[in-house]
Amino acid sequence: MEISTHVPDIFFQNPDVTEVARQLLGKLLVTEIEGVRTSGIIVETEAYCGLTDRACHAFPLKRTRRTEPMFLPGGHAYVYLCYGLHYLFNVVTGPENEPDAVLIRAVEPVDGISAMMQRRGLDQLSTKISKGPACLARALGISGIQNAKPLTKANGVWIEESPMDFTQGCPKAEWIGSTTRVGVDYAGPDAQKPWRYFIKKNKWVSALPRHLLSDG
DNA sequence: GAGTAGATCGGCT
DNA sequence: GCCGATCTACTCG
Repeated sequence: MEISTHVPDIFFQNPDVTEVARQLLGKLLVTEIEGVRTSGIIVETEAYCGLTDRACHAFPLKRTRRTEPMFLPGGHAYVYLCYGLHYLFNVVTGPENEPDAVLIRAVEPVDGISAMMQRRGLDQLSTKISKGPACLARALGISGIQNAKPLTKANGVWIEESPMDFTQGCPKAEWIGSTTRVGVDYAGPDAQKPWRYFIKKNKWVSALPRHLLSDG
């Protein structure tokens, strides 16, 4: 069953990172760690482009030990430690040597919810389980181990086609909202790029500006 | 409910 | 040395 739904590398190697960020909405992010499958529907993403975008760690085509995974071909993982304690999970996109990535910011839990709650220290299910990039990484058991690895079942992290009823494999354009990214003020004018995408009216989406909450 | 401080460490200047 | 693509606990109301 997983075989036919596994998203192919060609999808991730699209040179337009914002398109991949939109098309990832609705797809399933899956991990299998120590035999336990956990997964969630991607409901919020952010695009980062290493060529044109100051908010990207790899701008401008900056190769360091940390950014090196982003130069891999699309379909690899880029996981890094933030504030010394949070792991953030990104999907590398674009062809090799084009350092683009999509940060996964929130998922709607699907499989292995009890394991995810345990990892998050929750005794009852709430959106806290996977709202926010550090939260979902912890819930899914993602850490530095998966950094720079291809997104395959063998590596314990991969992405499956949408389990939702989307005709194009991703939500219709009118279901997708966009706004500015979180925590990128240092990027000057690029901080204004509306490169955060989310599924409207989905309660698992993290910190939205107030004016977008009530609107459909 | 809203605002603020503290945690904690690798990467970079 | 400084600061970050963050989260939580704690305060005050």
